[in-house]
Amino acid sequence: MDLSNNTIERICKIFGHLDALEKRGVDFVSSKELAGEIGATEYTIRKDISLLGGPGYTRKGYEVKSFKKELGEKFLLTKRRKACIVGLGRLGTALLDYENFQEDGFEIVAGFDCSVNKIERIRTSIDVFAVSRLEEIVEARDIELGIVAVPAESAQEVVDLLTKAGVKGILNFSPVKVNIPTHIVHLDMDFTNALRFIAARFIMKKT
Amino acid sequence: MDLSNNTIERICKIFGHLDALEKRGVDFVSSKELAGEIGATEYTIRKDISLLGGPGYTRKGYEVKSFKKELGEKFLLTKRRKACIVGLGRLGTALLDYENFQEDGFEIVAGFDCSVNKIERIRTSIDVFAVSRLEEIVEARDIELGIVAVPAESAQEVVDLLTKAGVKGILNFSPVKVNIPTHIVHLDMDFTNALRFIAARFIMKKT
DNA sequence: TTTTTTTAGTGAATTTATTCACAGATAATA
DNA sequence: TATTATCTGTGAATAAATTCACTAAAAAAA
Ligand SMILES: NC(=O)c1ccc[n+]([C@@H]2O[C@H](COP(=O)([O-])OP(=O)(O)OC[C@H]3O[C@@H](n4cnc5c(N)ncnc54)[C@H](O)[C@@H]3O)[C@@H](O)[C@H]2O)c1
Ligand SMILES: NC(=O)c1ccc[n+]([C@@H]2O[C@H](COP(=O)([O-])OP(=O)(O)OC[C@H]3O[C@@H](n4cnc5c(N)ncnc54)[C@H](O)[C@@H]3O)[C@@H](O)[C@H]2O)c1
Repeated sequence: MDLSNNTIERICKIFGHLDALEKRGVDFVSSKELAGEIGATEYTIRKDISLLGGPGYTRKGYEVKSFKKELGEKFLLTKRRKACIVGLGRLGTALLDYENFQEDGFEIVAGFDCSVNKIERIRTSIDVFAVSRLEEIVEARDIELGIVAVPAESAQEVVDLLTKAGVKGILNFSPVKVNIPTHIVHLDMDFTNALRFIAARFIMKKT
Repeated sequence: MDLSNNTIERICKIFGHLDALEKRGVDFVSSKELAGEIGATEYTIRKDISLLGGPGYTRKGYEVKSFKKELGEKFLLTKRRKACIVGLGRLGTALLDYENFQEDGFEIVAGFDCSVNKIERIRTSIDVFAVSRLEEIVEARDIELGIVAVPAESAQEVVDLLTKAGVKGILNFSPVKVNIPTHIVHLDMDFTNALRFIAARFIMKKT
């Protein structure tokens, strides 16, 4: 299948919202409600969903449980995925113990840092290693995702390591553009850019 | 002016890249190079820039220094903006001491938490307060941006407080959809969703 | 000096994304 | 039971975003 990034992003949000609804014991949800929740129109949502063929029911909407299951299967979002965090500084250690990842199907199974001191001092239930063992551990533990939380100047180096180790996706928190081979899916989370975006919209706002 | 979100986002990235180039002492940059750096085509970049009327020079490109200055002025990105962080847990404290914000023109001038214990224990150069003083401090210090790093269940409450206090923008790190009045610019940073997006693209990728 | 190459700027063409409009279905209501 | 209101699904229309194609300018090379 061949969905646009916009559609994939919305689908992910829908999945998250279905999860919340399921936990709240809600049985059905309409495209209108989903739209409000994820910031889109009901038309767009229905188009998105129609691409996946999910069945909706007249005057009821979509059945939360089965729809979530369907999305989970189609996108393999129910498959538990293993991830590692590289760089166990302030941000990295916060991420290491972020329980939501676990709940949402992402298992942080290893942390890496170049500082042996740091590794010894960290108190966490997750295994932490010297970054020199990254390749070995990523392979041994079938890690698919790498989360980069090292300083900007080390980011490329770490990305290269992760690439070599064979991860399939990278989430980059360092505020630099890193070179990542196209066969690896990646996303940058740049907080400064987020603040700039907000500030720029103070002035230039389109609705 | 009335720019699309896509354009604004690219402009912010361009601004960031110009900043990096300036620090590296580079004088000119072409649309092609910018395009490669921020993940767009040279055509799109030129269209974006043409909307702002920035002058480019034949066979040289854009003059880094003056172009950055121009963008900074047009979008008020050079204006230093004051921000506060609400919720000084693992993520909040990491953000509190993130020096890049400072460098990039965002000044974290206050932190808030509901736990008095926590406030007393925190070691940072930034002033921290009980959340009950939020409104007072936001007004007194002219804080324009609120960064939300409290647990999901407190997010709406904190957003309401920030709204009441009169911030102009909110960056939300809690993984829930909060209700924010339309006159406030806001952006959600949902890490789980980011990982889901990456995972979904393992399967459904469009280029 | 002349030619070639590189680059911006921009209207037109194309592609992509969103929204509309309405048929079909069914639950709720009268 | 008949009617009304609500919801999906989808082709058509519209809108938006991107890409193309070409002009003009000027630096570099010949
Ligand atoms: N702190 C924040 O709130 C924050 C916010 C946004 C972005 N970031 C970005 O996230 C990254 C980490 O920020 P931080 O504040 O946690 O930094 P930090 O300095 O606290 O931690 C960085 C860690 O990376 C380790 N490291 C350095 N080079 C390494 C390498 N080659 N291999 C493995 N480990 C290595 C260091 O030993 C250190 O433990 C930075 O790129 C920063 O710009 C941080
Ligand atoms: N830890 C992470 O790496 C991470 C990653 C992504 C998202 N998040 C999100 O960021 C938020 C914070 O995460 P965390 O791990 O730092 O949590 P945390 O529990 O470590 O910290 C939350 C802090 O918020 C404070 N707080 C609670 N209610 C408050 C209120 N009404 N007003 C002011 N302060 C209040 C608490 O006292 C605590 O200090 C959560 O919503 C979490 O889902 C965290």
